[in-house]
Amino acid sequence: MNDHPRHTFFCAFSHPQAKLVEMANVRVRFAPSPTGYLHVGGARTALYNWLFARRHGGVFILRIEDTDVDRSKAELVTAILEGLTWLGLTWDEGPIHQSERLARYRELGARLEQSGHAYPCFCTSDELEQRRAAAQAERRAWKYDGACRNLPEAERARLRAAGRPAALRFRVPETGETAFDDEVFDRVALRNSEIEDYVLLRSDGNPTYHLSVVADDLDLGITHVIRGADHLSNTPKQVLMYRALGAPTPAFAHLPLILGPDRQRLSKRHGATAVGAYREQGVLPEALGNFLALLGWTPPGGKEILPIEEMIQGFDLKAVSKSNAVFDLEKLAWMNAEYLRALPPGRLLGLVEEELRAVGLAGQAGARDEGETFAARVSLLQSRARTLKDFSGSFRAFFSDQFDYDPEAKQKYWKEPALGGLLAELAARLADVEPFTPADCEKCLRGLAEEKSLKAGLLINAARVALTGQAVAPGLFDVMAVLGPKRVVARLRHSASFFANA
RNA sequence: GGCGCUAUCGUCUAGGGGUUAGGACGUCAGAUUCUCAAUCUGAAAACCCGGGUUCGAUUCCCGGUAGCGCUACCA
Repeated sequence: MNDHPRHTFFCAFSHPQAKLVEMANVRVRFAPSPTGYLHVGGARTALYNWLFARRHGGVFILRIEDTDVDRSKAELVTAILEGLTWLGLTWDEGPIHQSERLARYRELGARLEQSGHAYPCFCTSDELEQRRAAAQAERRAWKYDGACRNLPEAERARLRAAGRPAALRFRVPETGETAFDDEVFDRVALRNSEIEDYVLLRSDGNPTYHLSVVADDLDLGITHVIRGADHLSNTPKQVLMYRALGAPTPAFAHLPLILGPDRQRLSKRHGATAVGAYREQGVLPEALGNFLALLGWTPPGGKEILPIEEMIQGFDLKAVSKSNAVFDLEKLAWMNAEYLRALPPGRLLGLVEEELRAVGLAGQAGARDEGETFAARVSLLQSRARTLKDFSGSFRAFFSDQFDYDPEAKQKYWKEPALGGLLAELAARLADVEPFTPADCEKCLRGLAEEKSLKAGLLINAARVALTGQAVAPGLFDVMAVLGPKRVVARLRHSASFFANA
């Protein structure tokens, strides 16, 4: 891993030609830490990295940031990989685990120490905590006080000999400022006096994020660091390290954060944040991806529903917004419905089958066993589905004979006691309809309504509840045709019994 | 607290020194109809506040305010 090929990094903006060349060698990475599931914010970061790589014919690398051994979990790595794969964000290299690169981080730490850019700090966590608390009590801003910054070599040797563990800290210049040009936020500058001597290597020898991220981005030849804006304030620390290492800095692009409806950072409190949760709720990967892409990026032309190819074509970091965005579930739902409606029949059939199987409806009467009408039923429902879940939920009566009547639907359309007899009569007449087409069913029902001088709607609505359990469904006669005479007659007869006792 | 970043309809955003401030989701009304979805038509809905610069600021500058982020031997 240490001898991974270095990739020349061009000083991008100095020369127009240089920029072109550089773009041909784009290398980006998505670097989640396995301390949680794949968050939609992380997914968007991954998506932008992926789009950027594809747009410029570059390489998309996956890296697992598991240097926090206490909080990292192996099963979460699997979940993250699955989430990315589901979204179609496949990686060209990796996954690389930071936990396997410890030697390299220590080597870089030693180099920094040798060159005087870092020094050992013998302060214990407890000591630091005390001093921090004291400073806070006096309402003093706390920053590492540099207690070990200028320890004489003899003192360091003595402490080491005494077996005192030491962390390695970066020696931040006391004056001047550190600035960098961000692709999204433009120029960001920070006075060095605001930056503390941060830890590079913990006293147990494990690297912190700052060291491992710089080491890896350097070794992997990353040209563009595209990550969440929560890293914006820490970027100067890393820029300082690149310089201390005598290495060129990559380009940075920080992405605004995704917030919940209350404008707080999106978290479990707001409901589902994991990509997997949306999958389970019946959201299509392309819909979630499209929705996420639009959260902070405006494609040229402003078209909202756009296939992945068009996203790749038009992706531009310069068109990424600087301000945080609220995750709007309503819009996601709309977009999902939009994608569901546009799904080629074959693909939808497969997904519906999968959904029915997941809830144990697959073998039931009305499901795939009646192949000829399965496709017809799904297509009748297609324009009305918001998620895949609808097929096993509100559309259940189309795939199973075991379904409940929605209480509100009954209340609304089964008010008339006389309806019991009418539904039974309708069942009897429908039993003779041949062929059982929507037009013939309609003629039959309307004929009955006319004879009894009733409004057809009364009968239609009552029958809808009887056949589907719902007040809301596709056109009744289409439903009849798709359900078939046997089922229609049986359901109407069954419903009539509800009125008998009333 | 310190530091950084951000600020256009409820939400995602376009725009930009002179515009009827545009689009999308959502909302409301209407058309259609057996309910719904879809579709079509229409409506309500925004430039955070205060100073400057300017003939003219929503746009540029400064300040304020608010929100978010960072401020760990987390990432």
